[in-house]
Amino acid sequence: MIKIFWVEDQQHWIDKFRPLLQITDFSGVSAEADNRLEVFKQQDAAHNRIAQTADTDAPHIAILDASLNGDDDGGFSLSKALLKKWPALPIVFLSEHSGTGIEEKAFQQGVTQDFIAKNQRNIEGVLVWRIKALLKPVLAAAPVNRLLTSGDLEIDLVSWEVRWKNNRLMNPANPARPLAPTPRKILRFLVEASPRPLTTMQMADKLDADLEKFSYANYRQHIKTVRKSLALAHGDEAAFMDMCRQGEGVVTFGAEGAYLWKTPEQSDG
Amino acid sequence: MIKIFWVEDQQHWIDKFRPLLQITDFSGVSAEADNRLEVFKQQDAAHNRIAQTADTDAPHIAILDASLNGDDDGGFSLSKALLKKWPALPIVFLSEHSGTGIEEKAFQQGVTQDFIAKNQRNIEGVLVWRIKALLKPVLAAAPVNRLLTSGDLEIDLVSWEVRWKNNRLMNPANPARPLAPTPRKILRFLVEASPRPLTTMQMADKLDADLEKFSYANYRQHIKTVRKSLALAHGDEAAFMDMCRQGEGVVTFGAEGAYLWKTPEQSDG
DNA sequence: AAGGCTGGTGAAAAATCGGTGAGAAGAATG
DNA sequence: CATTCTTCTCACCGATTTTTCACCAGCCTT
Repeated sequence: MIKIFWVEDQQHWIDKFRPLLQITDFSGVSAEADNRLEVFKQQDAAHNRIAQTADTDAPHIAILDASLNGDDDGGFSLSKALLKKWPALPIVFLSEHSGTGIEEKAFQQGVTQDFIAKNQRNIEGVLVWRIKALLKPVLAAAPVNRLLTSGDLEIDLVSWEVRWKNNRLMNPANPARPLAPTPRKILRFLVEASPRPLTTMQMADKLDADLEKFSYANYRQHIKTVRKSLALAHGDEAAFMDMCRQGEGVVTFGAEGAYLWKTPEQSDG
Repeated sequence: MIKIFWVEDQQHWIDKFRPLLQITDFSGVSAEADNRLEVFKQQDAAHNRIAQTADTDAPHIAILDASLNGDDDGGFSLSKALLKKWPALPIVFLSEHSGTGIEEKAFQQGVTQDFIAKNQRNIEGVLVWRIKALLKPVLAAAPVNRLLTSGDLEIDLVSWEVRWKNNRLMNPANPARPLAPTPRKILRFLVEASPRPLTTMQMADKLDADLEKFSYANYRQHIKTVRKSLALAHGDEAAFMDMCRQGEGVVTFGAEGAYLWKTPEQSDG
């Protein structure tokens, strides 16, 4: 069973593809499947759904119509919202026309993995093949791009779980609980941006936070949490802090309240 | 510069795409590039090339015609050989016909990332966009760090690390810490402006500093820090100072409190 | 020799950084 | 709906780092 997030404003396309998407077994195991389709005809509805869905209940793939109800940017804004929430989510654009500026823009901005023209020979077949191809790494036992790794650090981009030397990162305030969401995200963005440092402003942007609210003091606070959590997983707390001071791990950048992630040398144990 | 491995048995397609692939800058840095194209019209030649190429000299992307000289499986066997040698290599199939069994088979066997029909509107554009999209993660993984170099000096504009003869420039006041932000910026602007000297005013402007606050004394102080830092990395402190006096390195310009960066002769070691 | 420019020194001022604890906001539970 | 627990925000302190500034000495030109 595959969860499909589908946005399409024209009913006849929905009618045409729904049965196909519903029962095709994209995992290639059985002949038929019963996929969970979520179809949206309105941009707002789709946006709301993204905002309300839990991080862990990610769809497996999103299929977006490029232009929604006359808004040529409809698909773009949705795609960005989706990627912000689930960075590893595969996204396909469906459009009436290929080879146009929309296709170019979509690829340039990196908001889509594939761009499929609706009006082409054997569109049903093409759609299924390409979706299967995109789902393959997601469904595979050893997912390729759902894991972000940097030395001994592993971040699962789907479940947002973070491991350091195979220890799950815990909340320093309560070691029985996992690391809180914001520090977890901050760590992820730092790793992703590495070796580029991220200033308060840039981080606020990534976090989709209110720029008025997300202050430098704030950033620092979260950094502290991240460091403490890493230190706990590292074993020796003081040693980890020293490492940061030496320029490895979560490093103070020295200006504009920026921090940066520098992969520490591989573990010795 | 991108290395492209291209197999196409029909001359007219080669003629059509070669100039495009040759000069398109896929990395998105500059307007034009000079890519390294390797074109093969025969399967055997391509196979030989794969076998003989060093692992480290991997192409960045492969473009394969699906059917070669009547052999419908030609692209497949090549693709498998390529993936065996370089598992992460992005591969694009180019074909006369899309929506056929060949496309299905290519996706099913996972031998290609994309399948592009040659006969479509704006094929040049489509080809470029899609190749760019495929190259994006590859180029991101092996970052083409924007380096500002001048002789033995390297300034990494991304991570802001500065190296001099492969030694990281350190804060003279505390050799365990990196060079402080302002001296770092000053060094950068001097190198950028070289061989033009920068007066106090010009530097204040570049630093976006308060013109009331940034005085000549100030500038001099930072210059001193920069020199000391370079001297430390240089090894012999006195020797570096001498060099500056001789007119190489960070040179006193002689009027209006200006300094200038003059690339020292390449290191002797 | 006087005056401007340059480089050295040390200390004050400002900015940054990390720690702590209290309160606000939000989510989960009964 | 109230209660409890968790997460996030904020203000303040002290330590450290970075930047600014004042003062002195040598060198060169006038």
